[in-house]
Amino acid sequence: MNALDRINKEALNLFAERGYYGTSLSMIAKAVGIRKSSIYAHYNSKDELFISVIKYVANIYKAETEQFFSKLKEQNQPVEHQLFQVFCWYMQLWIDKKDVTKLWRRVSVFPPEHLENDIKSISAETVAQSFHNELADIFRQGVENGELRNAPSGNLVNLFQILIDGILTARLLKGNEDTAELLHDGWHHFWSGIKGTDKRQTNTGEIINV
Amino acid sequence: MNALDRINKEALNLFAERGYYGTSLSMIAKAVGIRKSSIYAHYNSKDELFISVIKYVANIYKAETEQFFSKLKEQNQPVEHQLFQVFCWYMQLWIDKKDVTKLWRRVSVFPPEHLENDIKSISAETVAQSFHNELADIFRQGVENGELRNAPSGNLVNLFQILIDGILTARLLKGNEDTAELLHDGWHHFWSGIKGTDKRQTNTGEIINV
DNA sequence: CCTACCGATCGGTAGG
DNA sequence: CCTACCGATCGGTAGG
Repeated sequence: MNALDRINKEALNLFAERGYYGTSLSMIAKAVGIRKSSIYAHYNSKDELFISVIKYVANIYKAETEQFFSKLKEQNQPVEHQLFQVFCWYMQLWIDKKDVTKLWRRVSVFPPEHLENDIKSISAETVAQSFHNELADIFRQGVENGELRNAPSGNLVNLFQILIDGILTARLLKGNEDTAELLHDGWHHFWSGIKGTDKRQTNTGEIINV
Repeated sequence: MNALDRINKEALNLFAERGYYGTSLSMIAKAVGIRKSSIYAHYNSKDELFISVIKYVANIYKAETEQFFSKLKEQNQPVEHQLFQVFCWYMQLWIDKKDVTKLWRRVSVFPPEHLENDIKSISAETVAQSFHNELADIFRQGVENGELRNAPSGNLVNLFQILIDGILTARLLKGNEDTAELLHDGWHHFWSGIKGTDKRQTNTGEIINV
């Protein structure tokens, strides 16, 4: 692993745990095992390094999302199973790539003021839109085939987002270990609230909507 | 308004917007209109000021919670209306006391490392427990009288917490204005997933539980 | 990648 | 509440 990669890795970890203002360039340099001034061989400023790390994180998110959904589409499962898989995948991502997801949430919700617009641009270009669109496709499919109750797919995506954000907040507060039951309950409550009221309507096409 | 109150007010606002590390004592002093060293007439350190502000915020939360629930109990409404009132009250609290709620969320989810334990203690003593217990009472009542499906009240509280945290995350990301529809959809989805499956069972007592 | 250094600001103190 | 000051650290630069 070369020096630049090590800088990026330690910066990612420290920014995730301590935030922008809580992380100094000397701390990053110390974690890498070099002098602070050596960072300036790779970046012209702290902001440049920070934004670079944010872009890296956003791209990981994007790549993971695209990879997951392209596999999911191949399998052609019922909407219920597809949504459950999205749910499980996303929850697992927060365990497997904890620093990535923690940093992403931190800068999205509490960005440093002078970088807020840059961060929002990066988010819009990469993470937010693709995730929303992929989900909307699944919900549209579910409404059309009667698996789901009739509602605009965008609204259903928002309900799914509430579920995910609510659980992730609990995980950030209590840790992943204490929230196993919450995943189970949260999913079943979510599903019971959006599924079609009458399974016999499936594929009749009579409730195809807007 | 005396100097101490003004220090607390500006510190609360700045800590909420910029966090612990992003806020210096000189910034607070400047906002108040005094010199930095004058803060030390009231507090012995930055940490002491910070913790004092956190305690103040926690106590506002606690007081608001107790006041609201004591009024709610007097009214003796159906559980559906009670829960909806809790929902509306909490959402309104995030508009009326935005700096209080924003700071509280910030320090709960991303506390400065060396103060994490202090913050958790304050939270446990004031906010978290009382809110949970008051809600659990309402859910227990709903399960007993058949308004709600049969489930442990603690689990139902957790589902309610998911709803609230999910919506508040959306509000932090998009602002309060763009989430009006989300409140409506979120509530109805939540309620449809927990209400009793058959209204005719109300007050029969046959589904009273654990 | 290093040493050596810059002015500005950090949290905090002395003394009034 | 102020002026005056402390050592440490901040982001950043010069020069190799």
